[in-house]
Amino acid sequence: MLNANELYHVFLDIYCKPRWWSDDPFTVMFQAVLVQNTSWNSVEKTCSAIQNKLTPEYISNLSVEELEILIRPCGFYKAKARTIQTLVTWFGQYDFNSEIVQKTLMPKLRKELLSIRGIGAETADVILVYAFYKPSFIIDSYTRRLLLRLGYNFYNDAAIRQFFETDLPRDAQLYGWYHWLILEHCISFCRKSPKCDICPFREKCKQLL
DNA sequence: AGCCAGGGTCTAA
DNA sequence: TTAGACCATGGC
Repeated sequence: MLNANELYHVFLDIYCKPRWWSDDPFTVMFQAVLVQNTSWNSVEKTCSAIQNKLTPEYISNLSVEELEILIRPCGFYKAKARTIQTLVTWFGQYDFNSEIVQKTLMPKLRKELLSIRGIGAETADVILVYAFYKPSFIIDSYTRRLLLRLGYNFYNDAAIRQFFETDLPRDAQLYGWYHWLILEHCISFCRKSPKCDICPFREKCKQLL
């Protein structure tokens, strides 16, 4: 069985260099909520409708109804609209460059995010990693499914987290790239071509697709 | 036609 | 503490 570090390098070797979600923290937060239990396609539809106006200012000036209409294609639009409005307000109340915020808020950032209704563990970790560069390994259904296919049987997410967070340097960039590689593997390759030649795990994956 | 999509909340036992 | 219902829309 490969450890988390070895697994990472397998992916790094067979897929191209992973990309980052977005360099804009607000874009990460907005899209992380929209994509919950929804296809990426729908998120893109909404985002392309907004074009270059995806800013906290623009979103916060929309009424709930306007926001709901905007994000409707992503499903669960009432709940998500409320979450996004809370998130915008939350985001706007801090100056993230100030030292005091860095010292007092950052250490409890995960708890803070989890306290927002509509943000659970996965979304919080996505925001932590891709928007704030804080290492907290992202565990989503793809990660769980991948590990299952490879024959690991972890009891719960805590065990999965331990698997990733013990053998790897605690590095947000690495976590973000790793998560992206898993998506790359599951979505761009496995889903489209289950018998993908370049995948060293194709035999294991094939049985369980 | 029905199932899944990068989840999260609430409730009952 | 955990399993299951529920939330909503789009794509295949």
